[in-house]
Amino acid sequence: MDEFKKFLKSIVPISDKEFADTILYFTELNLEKRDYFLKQDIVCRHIAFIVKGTLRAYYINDKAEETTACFCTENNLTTSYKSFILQQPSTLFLQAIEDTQLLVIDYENLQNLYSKSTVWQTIGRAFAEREYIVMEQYASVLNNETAREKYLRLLKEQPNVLQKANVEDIASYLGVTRRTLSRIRKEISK
Amino acid sequence: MDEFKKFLKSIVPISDKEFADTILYFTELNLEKRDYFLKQDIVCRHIAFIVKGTLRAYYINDKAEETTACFCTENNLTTSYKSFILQQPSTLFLQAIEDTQLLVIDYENLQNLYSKSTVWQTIGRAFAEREYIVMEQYASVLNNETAREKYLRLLKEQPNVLQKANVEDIASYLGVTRRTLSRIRKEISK
DNA sequence: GGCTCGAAAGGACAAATGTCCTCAATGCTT
DNA sequence: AAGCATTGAGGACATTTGTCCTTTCGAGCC
Repeated sequence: MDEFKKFLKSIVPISDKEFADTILYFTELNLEKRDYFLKQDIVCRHIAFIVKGTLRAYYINDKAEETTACFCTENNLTTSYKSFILQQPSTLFLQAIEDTQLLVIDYENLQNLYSKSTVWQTIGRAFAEREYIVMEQYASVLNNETAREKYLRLLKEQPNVLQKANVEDIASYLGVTRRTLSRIRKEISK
Repeated sequence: MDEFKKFLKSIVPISDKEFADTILYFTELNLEKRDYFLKQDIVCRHIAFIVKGTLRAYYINDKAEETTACFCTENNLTTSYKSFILQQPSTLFLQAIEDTQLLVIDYENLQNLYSKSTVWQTIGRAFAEREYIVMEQYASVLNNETAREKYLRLLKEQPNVLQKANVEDIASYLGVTRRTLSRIRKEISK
């Protein structure tokens, strides 16, 4: 809970009072390994703060290939933001790759908060802008980094993910086949 | 001007009166071919609506390689949104690839509009959310489409760009070398 | 212990892409 | 018009990555 407060404050200045008012709108949710927080074609009705655990966000494209978009780790938010904003069916799957504990708010409650005050409008915009920046960063990585560089970044920034996720998932995150991941690992171990 | 009104209305419901109030904050700017609207390391202080013309948004990464992020075409906005939001130096270049006419608003004026009313807060959030979705779409394309598919999409959605941009720029947009673009074109022409 | 199963590593060859280069076409300058 | 620079197409070969397959290792089970 403390971590969540810290996280919110990092997005936008918020008083303890405002945080206390906010937290009332959130509920706890526990997922077991392999449980889904969201599936493709379902409208995403929630945004969640990850208290503990890891989720994998992935697409399945029209050639039935799986692409891992990201691994969502502790003390971050997870949602299919696009599906949530538009209240349209999600293209993303969000699956726990280990037992996971979440703090969840649903669409109606967030809209309520937005309509309550200018402060909440500001938080909403700051949040959208923040999500934009995360996504731009992601696109920049996709554009500029090789699979090898992405692997090294993962090793540096989310080393636990390399333990928790399987080879298939990591390879699809890097945008290469398992065979190439195997070659990358061999190269790096030298 | 009419096109700009149509564009704004497509983002968020806005009355003619509100539009009239808004447009006062915008100024006209003309660029010649090869002029820069923004350069790397400069803080982006403007958002612009493209009345006429085309801009190329590109990065130069630490290996001195150029990557074209997108081609910004008529009746769309252009900015380095990240740099604009954070008021930090831009990683993007925005260069006109033909003579271009813009409607520009600067950071202070937009903040003024935001602080004026809840309506403007809502517009600000809606705009950030919209930018997010565009960026997510872009990331999804990067993840799921081959260079050949991206070329076909460009051909379908922005065919003029293929006339206006040179081979180098298009190849860097597709994420391949000129040689591969040449092969793609040959393949498609059959 | 021996067995089976699933996951990861890696061998062999094919396909795709990059590098380096040449050539042809076009437009600009003098 | 001739000369020059810029741009795009594509040949030849090297490198990278993918496909398909076999092998190895370890966990769980009888």
